Amino acid sequence: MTETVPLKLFNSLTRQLEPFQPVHPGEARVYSCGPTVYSYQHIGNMRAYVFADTLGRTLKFKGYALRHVINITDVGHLTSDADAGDDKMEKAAAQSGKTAWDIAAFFTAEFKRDLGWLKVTDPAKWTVATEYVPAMIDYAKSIADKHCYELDSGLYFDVTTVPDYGRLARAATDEGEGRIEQIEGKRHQADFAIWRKTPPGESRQMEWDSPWGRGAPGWHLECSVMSSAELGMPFDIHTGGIDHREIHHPNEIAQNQAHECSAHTGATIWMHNNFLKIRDGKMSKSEGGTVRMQHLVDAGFHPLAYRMVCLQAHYRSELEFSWEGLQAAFVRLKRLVMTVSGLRAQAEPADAPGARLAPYLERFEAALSDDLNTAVALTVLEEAAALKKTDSGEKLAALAAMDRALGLDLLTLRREELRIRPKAATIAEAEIEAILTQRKEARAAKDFATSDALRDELAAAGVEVMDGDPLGWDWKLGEG
RNA sequence: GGCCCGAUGGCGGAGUGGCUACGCACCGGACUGCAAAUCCGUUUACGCCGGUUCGAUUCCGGCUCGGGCCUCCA
Repeated sequence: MTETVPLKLFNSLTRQLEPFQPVHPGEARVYSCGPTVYSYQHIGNMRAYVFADTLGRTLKFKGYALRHVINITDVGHLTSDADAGDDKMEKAAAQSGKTAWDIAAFFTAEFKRDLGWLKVTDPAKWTVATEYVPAMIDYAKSIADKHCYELDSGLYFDVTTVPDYGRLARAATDEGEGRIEQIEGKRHQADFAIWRKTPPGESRQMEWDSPWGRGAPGWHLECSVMSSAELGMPFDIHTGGIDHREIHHPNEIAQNQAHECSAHTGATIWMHNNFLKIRDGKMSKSEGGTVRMQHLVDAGFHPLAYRMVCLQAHYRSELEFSWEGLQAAFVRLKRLVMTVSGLRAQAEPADAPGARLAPYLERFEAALSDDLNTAVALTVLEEAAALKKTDSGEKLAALAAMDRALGLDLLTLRREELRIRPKAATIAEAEIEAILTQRKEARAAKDFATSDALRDELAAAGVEVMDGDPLGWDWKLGEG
């Protein structure tokens, strides 16, 4: 083993790059804030999980044993009949007599399907919030006396009882006008709910008895409880969207400090991915401004093209989504898959990459070790793939090692799997093949007028004929 | 109103105090009956105004524009 560069990660706590130093030697324990499953996740949400997965894969690439936990927030604020939201699925579910539990199960399944499409590795543990409510109540009991106070609406956390509140957010904890309506009796504006009592006369579909009355846990509580239960305190890395840096995570930190009676924030490194911006007009029309993985697939794009979109950018940069950009990433993925397929036709992956590829692996690792610079890592992978006069087996071994970190599935993905039937397609595959057979005959007879007419016919049906491609034809891509 | 962040070629997006990634598109070439696909090659940039410096896209200040958070949004 050669000496390798240490992994450096950007810690939101210090706003600096820091070397990764695990709490438990050789092991990396990571907690990722998961979705609230009351609606579909859009592609922006999915960026967070591609990021968390890339982090996990990088840790494994660096030789750490990974223990990753992602939570599913299946308890929230859904009251019995109000607050149905404007999500069609939710309405439909409500109309068909489904419960909040059914809705949560439905959207959890949808979410996990999208993760599978994106080759996001299953975490060691999915923590489901409702399964931890008793633990949350115990947790709340343990901090109630010293850190909390009770109001009519619930149990609140006093943020002045822990050191350095809001350090992560770099924001003033108090002062300011604030547009938010104050909750009657709160001691400080930043104080937050640990337990929310069900208002008198109302009932929730999801509610539990507690020392502070019947109700539901505060959102921030669950992540502290589940992370400490599954990973122990302190653990290594906590990930989430950048929006969580301001409120959710500072509150989580406050709870951790209260519970552990320590100034430690609970996780050594807090990492936040930036947002995906969607401003394309056409796109915004669908589903009230959100685009989901399903929409990409419906338009004929392979889900991994979206992973490619994410990987091309740094996780801390805002990323602009457009169909044109998705198309570009898809073409890039396709060419890479074809290159690898060519290599696989020639050789089996070697046991080791060999000396010729070593510098590329080094550069690849250096890029990832530099706060997950996947954009550069990707170009190194492509350079290695394009190397001339190199043993195919060794090259495959190198590409396999790199792809284990990037997760593009390059060694198993086949060209034909990238041909996704668009939802709007009107012609059947068998019909296409039949026309192509006719065209082949016409070409053999040098009847190019007929052959071109058949090609035009297919083009009109959204099918592109490609004589030089092993597949022979592909769908023309549309926009969502 | 408060706090935070960003501005790179046609699009997306890395990165750096001087040697200007990468992908897609474009253009040229190979291949093809012609295309397409594929392969090879090439062109185009660092928001505006000052400052520091031998030299700034990169550092500092101001401006303009854009974005985020302050409500259980990744």
